[in-house]
Amino acid sequence: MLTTLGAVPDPAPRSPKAEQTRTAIAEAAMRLFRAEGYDRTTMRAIAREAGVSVGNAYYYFGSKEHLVQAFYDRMQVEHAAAAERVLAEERTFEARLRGVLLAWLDVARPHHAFAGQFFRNAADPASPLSPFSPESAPAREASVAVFEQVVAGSDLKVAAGLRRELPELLWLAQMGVVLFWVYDTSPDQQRSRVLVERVVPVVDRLARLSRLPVVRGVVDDVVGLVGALRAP
Amino acid sequence: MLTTLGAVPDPAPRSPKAEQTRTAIAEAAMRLFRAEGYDRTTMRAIAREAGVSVGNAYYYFGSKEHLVQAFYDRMQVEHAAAAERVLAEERTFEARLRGVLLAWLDVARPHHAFAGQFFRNAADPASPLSPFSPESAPAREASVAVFEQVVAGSDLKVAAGLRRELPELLWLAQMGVVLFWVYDTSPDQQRSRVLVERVVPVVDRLARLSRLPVVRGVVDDVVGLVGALRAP
DNA sequence: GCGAAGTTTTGAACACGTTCAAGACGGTCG
DNA sequence: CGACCGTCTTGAACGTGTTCAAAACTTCGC
Repeated sequence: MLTTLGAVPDPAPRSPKAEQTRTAIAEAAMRLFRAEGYDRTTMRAIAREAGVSVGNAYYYFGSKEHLVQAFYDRMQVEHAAAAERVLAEERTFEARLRGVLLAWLDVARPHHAFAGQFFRNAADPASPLSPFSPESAPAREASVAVFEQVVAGSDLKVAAGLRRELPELLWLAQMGVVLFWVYDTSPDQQRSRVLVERVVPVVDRLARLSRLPVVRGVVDDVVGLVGALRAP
Repeated sequence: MLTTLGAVPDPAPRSPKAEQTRTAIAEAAMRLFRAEGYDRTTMRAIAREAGVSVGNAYYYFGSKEHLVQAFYDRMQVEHAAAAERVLAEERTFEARLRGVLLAWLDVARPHHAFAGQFFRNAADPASPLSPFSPESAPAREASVAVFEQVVAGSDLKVAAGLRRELPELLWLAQMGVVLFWVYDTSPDQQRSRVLVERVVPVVDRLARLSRLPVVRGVVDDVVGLVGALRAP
């Protein structure tokens, strides 16, 4: 989810002066979130740090939650860049998938402490920060596109029906990794790395087995399921 | 998760009078949550409805979140009872699993509207309402026990390594269903029913395939993974 | 320059969850 | 009965996110 939360423009600033104020507020928020955590950072403190009034912060950002999206966007961009480096290097599906998932963990590591705090908001289906919300559709699609690259540039051959759904399924798997990571209290979230290291071979084997006649039935079930659940 | 959140005793009331006050507060909260939703129900309103002061509500319940646990407990008990009825009827693994999962949807249906609102809290790893928190360990174990029954009383034969982990894996699958349900906006959450109807056969087939030599490798991987992730 | 129509900025005010010092109650022992 | 002690209850007060009417500033046609 954290990968996928999109930019909501809020009132697009008209003058360059306004743009300056806007980024001043966003950056003050960043600094304080990083230093103090989400909950312990107050809107008043953000305004003070940015040298504006609290009302002004609300002029640019609809809520405290909205200030988090800048954070998300930065992470998303960083991850996309890191993923690109991985995909230029690796050719096997297994290595590409592992690399992309581990890259996310690398990008996210410095932010683990407060991630849980605003993850709470992302988990609210009604929140614009939810990975399934319309607001985050662009970022979500960008993220699915990365996994499309993971598959497209690889040596993997899978059943045709599965092939179409695979990028989205991998994105879902990544959401699973994120969920696990949020709950991961091991030092430096090493456990999440273990999770990736061990889940990736399983996914690889499952995908390759998908062309086996015995397994075919299950695969069709899964694909049908995903299809049935997508459309309204 | 909603199944699994356990009772935190708070200060156990000493006198019957106190017990009366405590339940008055809990029931007032129930009524208002049901009528107005979680967010729009204020602690002041709960206290007024219960005929006590706001400070008194905090004497019995550490926070607004804690008031939700009574809700969870009620659902957990209802679900356990419903599950028992199903398990008395059905013998095949598939039917037992389906019945238990659908029973949860039945129990939960009236509460869908506000479930999302407090699910936000449950998703916070630091919250006592999180399904992985120590506070909810008892309820979680009770819920895993239900799935142990699902397997134990059935016709299912699976690989030995998997057999041990299966109840917990099924519990995790149920958490997945809950997650889906929370996000489900279809009328009466019919989509969640479809999910269950279609996922259960897949799980059944996968479990039975687990003894096949080709699939065996994947199964061992999964089991090893779960084991590796459990201990600190 | 001048006034009008935006745009940006302000800070007091609101409602909420939560805390806490103080008091009321209820049983028990001398 | 009376003084005491732990349980229970109160409501004012605090700090928070958020709102809003008003003020300041900017831009532009005239």
